Amino acid sequence: MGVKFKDIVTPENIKFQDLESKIVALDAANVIYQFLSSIRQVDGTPLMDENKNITSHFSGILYRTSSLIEKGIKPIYIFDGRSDALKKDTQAKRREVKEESQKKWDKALEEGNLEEARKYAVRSSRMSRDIIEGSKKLLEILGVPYIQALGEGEAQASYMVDKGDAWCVGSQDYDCILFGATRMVRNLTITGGKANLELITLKKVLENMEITREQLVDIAILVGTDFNSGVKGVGAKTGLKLIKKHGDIFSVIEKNDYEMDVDPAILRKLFLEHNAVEDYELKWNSPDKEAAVDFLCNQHDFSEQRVLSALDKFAKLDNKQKSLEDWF
DNA sequence: CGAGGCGA
DNA sequence: TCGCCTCGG
Repeated sequence: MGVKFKDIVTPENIKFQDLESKIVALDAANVIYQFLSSIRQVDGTPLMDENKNITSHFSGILYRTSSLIEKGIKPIYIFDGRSDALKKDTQAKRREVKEESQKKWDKALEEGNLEEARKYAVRSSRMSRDIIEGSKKLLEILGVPYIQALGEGEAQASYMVDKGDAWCVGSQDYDCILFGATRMVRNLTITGGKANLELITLKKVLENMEITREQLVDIAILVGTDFNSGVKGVGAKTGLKLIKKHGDIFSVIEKNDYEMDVDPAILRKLFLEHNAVEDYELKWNSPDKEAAVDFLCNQHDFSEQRVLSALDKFAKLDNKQKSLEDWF
């Protein structure tokens, strides 16, 4: 879910053209979760092969990646590593919601209520180890680089953008800017040629609100993050007001006599001082056509015609790399 | 979600 | 050709 910053962050609308030849560091968990949630049949059943393995994420990764590359964008996927112990509560709550949703999905199916069924199916989406491993395998076949983060994928992606190795993080979660991503892009989807890309620039966000990054993190701590529950009744707007009035989280807590479930100093450190993998190589190879057909078609029942036409779109990246090599 | 088919 | 709808696995 991430921090609820929608009310205080004003995004800039951009076009896919603006991302041409740029490296976009995709938050793999965020992207894959979107696919698992939305690539479903009317009754909520995900796409599956004949052995009942879920394949929605394969469909999503194949078509999303090929479409981005066709647009001249260079995608990389960043996978989550070990999550901080502070995330346990959030994870437990999510697990509970998913189990509850699974029951409601089953019930709606029994009652023949398709709309209701799909709604709860979406909420029941779970990311298993198999789904992560399968996604990595597909990316390897497609020749698309991925990085295994030490901790939060968003932290790693943010580090890479900050360093200049990627132009922006691609994610729906505003957490990226807390982790220091200088740019993030939301709604990286292509529905019927129409896009609603939102560029969020950390510098502009801070300038608009006239605050520092530390203060932005402090607002998040008040609002609540994946690592703490925040203060009840304090949303982004109130949080901003409070931090601007009192300067920092410690003063806000003292002046208002708030109780925090996690020490703000620890939370600050989590967002401001995270460490990252540094020895990565970003290299895009041509997709392995034979392996792609074997994996997607033979093992997971994809249509060969569809897979091949998606793979054709990777030629764009190939040509660019070749022409660059020729140049030197 | 994204591709492909179909009707206007 | 475009927008809408259904299917994909």
